[in-house]
Amino acid sequence: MRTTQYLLSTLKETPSDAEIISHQLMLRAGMIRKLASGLYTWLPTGLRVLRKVEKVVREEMNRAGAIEVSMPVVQPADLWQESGRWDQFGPELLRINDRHSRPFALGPTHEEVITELVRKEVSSYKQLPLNLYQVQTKFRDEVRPRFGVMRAREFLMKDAYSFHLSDECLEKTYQRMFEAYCRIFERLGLEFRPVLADTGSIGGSLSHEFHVLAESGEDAIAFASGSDYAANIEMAEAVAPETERAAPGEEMKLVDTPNAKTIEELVEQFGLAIEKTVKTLFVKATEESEAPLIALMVRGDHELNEVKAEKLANVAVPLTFATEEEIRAAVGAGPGSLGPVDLSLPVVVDRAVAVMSDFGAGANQDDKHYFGINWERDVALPEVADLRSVVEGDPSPDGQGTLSIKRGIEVGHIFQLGTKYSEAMKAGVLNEQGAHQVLNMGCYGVGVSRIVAAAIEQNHDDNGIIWSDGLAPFNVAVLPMNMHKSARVKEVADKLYTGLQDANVDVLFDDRKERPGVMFADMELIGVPHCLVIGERNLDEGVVEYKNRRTGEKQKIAIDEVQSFIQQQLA
RNA sequence: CGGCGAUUAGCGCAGUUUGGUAGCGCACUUGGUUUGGGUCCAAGGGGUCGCAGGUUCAAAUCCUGCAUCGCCGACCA
Repeated sequence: MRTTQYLLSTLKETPSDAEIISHQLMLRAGMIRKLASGLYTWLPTGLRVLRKVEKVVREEMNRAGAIEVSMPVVQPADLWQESGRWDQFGPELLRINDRHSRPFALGPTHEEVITELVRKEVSSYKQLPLNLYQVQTKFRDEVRPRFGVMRAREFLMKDAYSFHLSDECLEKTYQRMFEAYCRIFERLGLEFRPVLADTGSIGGSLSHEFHVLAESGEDAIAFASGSDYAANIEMAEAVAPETERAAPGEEMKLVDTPNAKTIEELVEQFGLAIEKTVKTLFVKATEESEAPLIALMVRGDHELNEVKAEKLANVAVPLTFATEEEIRAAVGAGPGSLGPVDLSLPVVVDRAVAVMSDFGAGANQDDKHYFGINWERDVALPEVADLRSVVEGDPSPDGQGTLSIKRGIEVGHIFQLGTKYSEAMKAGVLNEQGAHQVLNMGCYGVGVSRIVAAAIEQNHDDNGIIWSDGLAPFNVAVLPMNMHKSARVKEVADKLYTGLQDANVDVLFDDRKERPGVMFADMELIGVPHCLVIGERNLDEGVVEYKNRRTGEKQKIAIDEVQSFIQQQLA
């Protein structure tokens, strides 16, 4: 490619609404432009990178035995009604009507469509197992799109779906996809970790996420110090404390606390240790349960884990916090004075709360707290569950050391779905005995466009992006110094350019009449890994200068050897 | 959905307090100059000041409404 025939579109200044480095660099390097909130146009440079990610993903999917298909973005509502997700999915599912007023949705994922396909096309166990994938645009109407293509509304995803007769067969494919995912992220040169994950709105039993480690990541991941255990913080179990509950040491007393609405204020004003306080949160109960609200209690310095809370019996899904009015109606006191004593609503307490003694909590009367509360003596110990998020230093659930917490960007997610969709949508085959059998499913996603941003988060410097050879929009830049004044420079540059092109190297020939500094700056910004500088000053020696983007190392290469040198670098 | 902020040339911004008919830097065009790390000089082109309404002799500026974009929050009682 010649720069003069290309759309480089680099920017000197950073657009003001880009917050994280990958978003800034993608705009500055001329990779993307925003069309509207969460919607991006991919410019030539960005698209080249996106295609390279796709290429690696396709190669590894094919290697793992998956077969490529392509399904529509626009999906009929009745399929979603059949699976039950038309009502479950909420406003993230963008719904549209066609000219006949028939309802459709823009696909946020394709379980329904693939299940519809397979139930029609597959009727015998002999056709199984089957693993189908596509690379397709998805649409999710995010509450708050941000960070450029990292959390966009329209994005590119590789999604695969596998179909099996038995659990063993599903597990085998799951394992194979797990390995394929590791290979993908390794080939892309990303520092990543597979972690145990929640299955969320997709559903199913076992699930792993693949995270690229980065400070800007939106997810928190817990790692064990003594093993390779890693889990999304949504899932990481907070193990029960080993310590027994201490015997009561204080009398329970009612205290006026007019200016202490929060745990922080309580601790500050009354000299209470934060580990001796309990937070009470009210969430809505399911419609079947007798009480309208359920009280959840965690220690003052802990945080409620919403994913864990949502899994409790009788808690309404999705988890909904009670409003102040609802709390007043049910308890008779407002937020800031709530606790377990004299409470007539169902209560679930965290494991850490269950071993507390002599603790403080709201009295369920406005502006009053009880101090010195003890379980059993003052109030019966209610149901105990794992309710809180783990914190740095907690013991690892597998018993191997303690947990540390890092941030990650979710770039892949694999699930063992089981029969959630196949049962709802009646997808089955005849087995060897001639009996009808519901299919076992797995699904496997890779955020293709998000990988582009994640790779930049991990690989950049002050001058711009640093691509690995597998991802770079161009692998080599040919930079002639003042070509318009030197026929010799032009001749050598042309020769190197066509030679590399003929060898199928992605090469960018900067044939603009620009000053050297402009060329260097642009090539470093867009992250071309290998630069060849052709200038008068070196031609007398019959050499050109090579510069490596990542290491910054420069060396002189004889003109005749440039091609083999480059091919060696790219090998 | 709630709070805060922004919206003036392709990009980054000033001008709004105190109303008088729009400016700076980058980018772009032309000419010259320079040439191994974002040259310098000169001359140009480009704006319904987010939209709609109102006040006024006069509105980017004041008032009302709306839209879009962004940040924070939407458990921490």
